[in-house]
Amino acid sequence: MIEYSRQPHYLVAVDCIVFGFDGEHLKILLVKRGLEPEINKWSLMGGFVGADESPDDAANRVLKKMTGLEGVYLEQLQIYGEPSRDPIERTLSVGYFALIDIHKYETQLNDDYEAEWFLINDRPKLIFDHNEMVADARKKLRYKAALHPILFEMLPKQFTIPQLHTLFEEVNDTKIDTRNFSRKITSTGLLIKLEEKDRSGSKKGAFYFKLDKKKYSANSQAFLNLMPNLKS
Amino acid sequence: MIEYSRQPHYLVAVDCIVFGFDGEHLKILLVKRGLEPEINKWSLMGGFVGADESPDDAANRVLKKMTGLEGVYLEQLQIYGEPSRDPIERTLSVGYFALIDIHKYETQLNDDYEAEWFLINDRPKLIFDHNEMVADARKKLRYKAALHPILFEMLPKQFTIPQLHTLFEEVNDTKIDTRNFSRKITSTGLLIKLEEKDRSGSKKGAFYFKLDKKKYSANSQAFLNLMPNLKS
DNA sequence: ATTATTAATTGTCAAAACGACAATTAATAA
DNA sequence: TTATTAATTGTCGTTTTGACAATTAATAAT
Repeated sequence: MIEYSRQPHYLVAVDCIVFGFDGEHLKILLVKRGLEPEINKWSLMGGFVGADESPDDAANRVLKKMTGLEGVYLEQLQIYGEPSRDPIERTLSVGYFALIDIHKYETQLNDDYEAEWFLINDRPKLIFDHNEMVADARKKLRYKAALHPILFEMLPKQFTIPQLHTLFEEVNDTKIDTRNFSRKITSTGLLIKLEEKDRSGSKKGAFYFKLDKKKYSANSQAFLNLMPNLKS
Repeated sequence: MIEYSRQPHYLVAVDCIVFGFDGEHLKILLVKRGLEPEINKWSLMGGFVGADESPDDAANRVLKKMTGLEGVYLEQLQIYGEPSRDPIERTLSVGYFALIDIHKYETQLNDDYEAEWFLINDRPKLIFDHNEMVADARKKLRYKAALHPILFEMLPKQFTIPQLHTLFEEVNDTKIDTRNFSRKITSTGLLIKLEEKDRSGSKKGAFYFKLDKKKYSANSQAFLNLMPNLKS
């Protein structure tokens, strides 16, 4: 029987940075940790990778359990593996960032897991290296969103240009000219204008758009240059 | 004493996809595996993550041992963690891709570890999921190189525009117009033209350039649009 | 009924970047 | 002196960009 002699074994976990958008601000979903150490402190939602699942499987399982959502946009961030990152026992964690439509989130789960949405810029300190993970995830979200149309994942099926505009401004933490933004985003050919208007935000109302799913899947890997000043 | 009760533990390894450029073609460095199973089959260079090191540390250690090089450009690719990816025992592997100047590589190490450079397009089948890793690494290299000036890591300190041009064509597996390429690459402001010429490749000779290290470190995180047709 | 108000939408223009394309130059070989 | 080879430089029409403000559609106020 072949075996790998005397190599150390470690725990492997996943931690998810869950981003959402409430129409005004970028938010992340945090939970109160349910086990020692650091019990009852705020942390990312995570869990150990089980014997019969991949890290991707584990991340999806954790998300399903804590948000009620399946088929969420999920992307591997990186592995966090400093020997001392977990004080109890060496644990490597695979970081994931997830984009979800905050309105699909099942609020009753808030109570089950003591989960809560926080403004990205006004969140509590987190345990271990989770603060670093959030910073990394935010950076990667920005990077990716500048080139690929992924922010739609945080919006309802129908959305308006002003909503999209605000979301881009939030993610990039900067002001974007409405006229130039509108021109760029429509020139991608990814949007389909609908008849209906959203009248909740203003007197005039803003037209709803939806994604052209065909073009979306075809373009999701293409470069799009969705942000100004990328070349500075 | 707090502990995480009865969670499964796994082996954690690193595997490095090492890219090099010989002046004409993109190559990867492979080794003959030294342990069972699949002993003597070609594989990526890798090793287990030791108790006192992070995966990044482990990757650097492996690279140092097998190439003689330190301070190599190294970037985390992703984690490979399918439960069945290693037939002997569950092992998660962190993939890294490395860019090295093939001329700095210490050839005597070829014999020590039965390592060998292969043309990227003419390489042997590898063990486990290493073929998938190479494909992923190549994709990421292409992606990254289109936006960031990282390919310089594979060239000597002094290099010529035609060399750079060939390298870009190899990485992207496409022909690039010399005039447009030259314009773009010089307009980045990252290159400093030297007095000397490389006369090995032609009668006329090609001027050597070197990197402006200040601008390089300032720009290494910026977007640069180094490839044509990014927006198709 | 008219006007004021508010936010969404659309438009202009000059500068820069782009891609397609070919001529010129510097060196050696014939 | 000419031929050859590869490096280098240049043109032009089109598209994209960023900076900027006017118009439109609806409701609220007078």
